[in-house]
Amino acid sequence: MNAVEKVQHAIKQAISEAVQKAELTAEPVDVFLESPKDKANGDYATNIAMQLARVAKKAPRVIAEAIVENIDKEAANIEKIEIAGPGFINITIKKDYLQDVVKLVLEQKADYGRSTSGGGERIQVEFVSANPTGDLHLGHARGSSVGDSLCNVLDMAGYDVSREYYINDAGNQINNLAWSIEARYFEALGQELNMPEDGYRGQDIKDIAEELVKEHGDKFVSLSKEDRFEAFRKHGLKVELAKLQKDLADFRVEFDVWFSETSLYEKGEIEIALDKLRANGHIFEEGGATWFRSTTFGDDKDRVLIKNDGSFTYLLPDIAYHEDKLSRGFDKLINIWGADHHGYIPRMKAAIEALGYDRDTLEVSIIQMVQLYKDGEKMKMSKRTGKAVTMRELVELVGLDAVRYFFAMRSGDSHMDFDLDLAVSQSNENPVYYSQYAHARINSILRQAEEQGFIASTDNLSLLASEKEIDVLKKIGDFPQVVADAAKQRAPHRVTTYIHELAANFHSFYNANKVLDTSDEDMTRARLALITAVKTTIANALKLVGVSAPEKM
RNA sequence: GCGCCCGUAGCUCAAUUGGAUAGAGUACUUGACUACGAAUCAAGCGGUUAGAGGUUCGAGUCCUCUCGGGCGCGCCA
Repeated sequence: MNAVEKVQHAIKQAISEAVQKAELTAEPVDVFLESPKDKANGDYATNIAMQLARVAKKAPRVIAEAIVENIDKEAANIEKIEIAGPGFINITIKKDYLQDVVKLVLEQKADYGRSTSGGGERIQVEFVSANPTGDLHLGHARGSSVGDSLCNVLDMAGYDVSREYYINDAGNQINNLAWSIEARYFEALGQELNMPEDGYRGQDIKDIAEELVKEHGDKFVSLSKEDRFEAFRKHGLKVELAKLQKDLADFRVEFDVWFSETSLYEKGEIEIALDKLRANGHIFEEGGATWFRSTTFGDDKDRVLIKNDGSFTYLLPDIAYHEDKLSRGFDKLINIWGADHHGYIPRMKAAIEALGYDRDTLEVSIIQMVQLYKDGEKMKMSKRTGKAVTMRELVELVGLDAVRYFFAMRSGDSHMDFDLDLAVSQSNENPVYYSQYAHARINSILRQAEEQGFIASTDNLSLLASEKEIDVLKKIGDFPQVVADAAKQRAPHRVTTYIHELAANFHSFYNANKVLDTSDEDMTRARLALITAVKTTIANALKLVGVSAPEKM
């Protein structure tokens, strides 16, 4: 437990005891503390009196008074306690505990913010999982950003998290990839282009084909159709996959597991999953096809697993994949999908249930669409390729930090307008610089402190008692709880909100107080400790959302 | 037609998951650099939370309906 948690725990304890002492209820009470938005309402507030109104059969304000009368102020470190509004109990606490926060940050450094809130729960997060048949685009950038930030947050909050990418390297789209390469290959050799109907027409396919010609000439022409197909399939997959991995690594996203769909076939897991569904009585045959009776579990129609031509639909390997995940012993599976797949949730949850697991083991987080704006206008899709802006192009245009920050700022479930001009602009209009600037500014002060021979010290932290300093201290102290909440709510965007608030508190403090003051060495050293703690906290928070913390800018 | 998501300040978005006077950024107005980085700060302006009902001590949040936008609804993936 860190300093802030100790204080909160003591308050909860004291309130809980006061409730018993006032004989308001015999039941143990779960006290919920909130931080009022308005500082005039104290450091903490609780609505316990309103919640007890029904059981205690008394007016909230009467209950509140009874609690206030019976509370042990000393034990809870309370400076002031008062009743407000319909029955809120507002608590102002003594601030001396906040000094410990600075010490803690300076000790924990990169680990400050870490907690055991998640209790080691094993969570697997599957995200991006784009087909290896082309470039990652705008939507994947958002999914990558939100997914990676969520994983970082989960990890720091004490969950045991595993990041996974599902590679759709089997099935039709890969056949199309092979045929598309073949078509471009013959084209590159000056022969007729024979592009399949739903082939991939991107530049990347052309590049692959031309590369093949350059390295191997017409060597593949003489191969049998089957051998050539297999060679192109393997090669295409290798190239596309390497590109995906590089793009994601460049986006500061690393996966623990790259899971191959093909491996499900090789290990016979498709049949195992199918047999399990059959054994559980959820399979039936009709019209020459094999069906999953997903309506049993709330889906709006039953789903075909094996078509009447004997081939699988995409759903069957997906079910097998989830059976594989579940067999690995995760407590929770989180899938991050694009909004265009939301209709797929009921059947996947049905499958989880049909396999004998709790349907809530699977959480699906939907990332809504992104609309690019430039010059105040919606950006049209490229006419030539019919595709959206790629992730790589976006990063080249806007810069990695700005892209990561912009996507991390927004809750994934809201439709998002991405203002290119704003993201590109290197001015105060661009929110990413605000917090980075705070970090760089602190670094600049620390550099000068060193030159002038000042050394940070935690010996006289009680000097940090001005309103601005208290605000900064409190905000620093909030960090572990913010991370824990963001993890619990699967809401990594809360971290960026927090970063902005902390930076704002720092900037405000900076403008009101001079840190380096030769006339007051003790104060200077205490403030250096304070801003060092701010710097560490900002850096840790930025890292969670994949944004760099520059020393200079 | 049915299902899911969304609708909050001129614009982009938050809102501790049902709590107090709905907050930030941006834009606009005013003020602060002979003090450590003005990519900053201080202050002001800006709202019938799309609309109408309902649930209760209390609703942006939950329920119903209407309007508007997005995405789905295949023996494609």
